[in-house]
Amino acid sequence: MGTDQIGISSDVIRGYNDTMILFILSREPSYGYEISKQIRQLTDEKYIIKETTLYSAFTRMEKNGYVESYVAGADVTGSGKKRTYYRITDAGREYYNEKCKEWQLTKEVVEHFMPQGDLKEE
Amino acid sequence: MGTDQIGISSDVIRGYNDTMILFILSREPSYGYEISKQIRQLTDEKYIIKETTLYSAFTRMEKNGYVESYVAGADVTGSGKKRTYYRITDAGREYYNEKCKEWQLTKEVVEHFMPQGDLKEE
DNA sequence: ATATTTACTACGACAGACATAGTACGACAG
DNA sequence: CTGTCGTACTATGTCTGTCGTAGTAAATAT
Repeated sequence: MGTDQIGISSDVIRGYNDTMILFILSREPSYGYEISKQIRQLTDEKYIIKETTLYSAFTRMEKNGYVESYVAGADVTGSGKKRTYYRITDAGREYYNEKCKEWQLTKEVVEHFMPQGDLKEE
Repeated sequence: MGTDQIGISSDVIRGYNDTMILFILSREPSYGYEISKQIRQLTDEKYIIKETTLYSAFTRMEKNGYVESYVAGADVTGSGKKRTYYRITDAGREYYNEKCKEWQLTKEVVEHFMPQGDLKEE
């Protein structure tokens, strides 16, 4: 009833780790360590994702159907080397696109509270 | 040791409610209901802060020394009507300025993962 | 040989956001 | 004069993404 409010949750960035990961995966399937390196490189070391954050994002996103995992191992040296790769799904792409729109809105909102220039003391 | 990493926490936006409130308070001291209305208006109803979020931000920020409260009551109708006003402190201004810088960085980082255009399905 | 890098998993804690509910006063309608 | 609506909060508890800490184990470098 009434005007629909546009969906700006206040925990905006929290979920943006997922968005970053999905972006990397939209190029090609990848696995934890690789993704972490790519995030570091893409941001010129400005953002370094924590391992636990990364891996918990995987399980969450797989549960939500945004990614699919598959184990590719044993093909290199014949040993039991197991890497878990993740691949983005259509739902994941959709989610990513929504998040991008949300980000535009968020930016707009937040920047209403940030005119140029510092607040001067006194 | 090594290069200092610039402080991008991943819970970035969570704390931006505080920043928005501080911006409002940088204009003039105010109280809960007023601030909530101003946030609504400034953002064209795009962002409506939840009451509990707002008031818990007050107590947190007062504990952190970013705002000071004072009760101005009984002057309106003569009854025991108490309004708690908040005023920004110097520490609050400093915090706000830092948050603005952090925001610029965050924007830069996040947008590395958002080139123009949607991800197409398939 | 051993230290470092790679590649994870497990567990627990924290804190901001939010849902829900309740209090209390004033104005104004029916 | 009873009820609803707007104002102005307080209290309590839950949820969840993030992060600290720690441990495992194979692969590679020194």
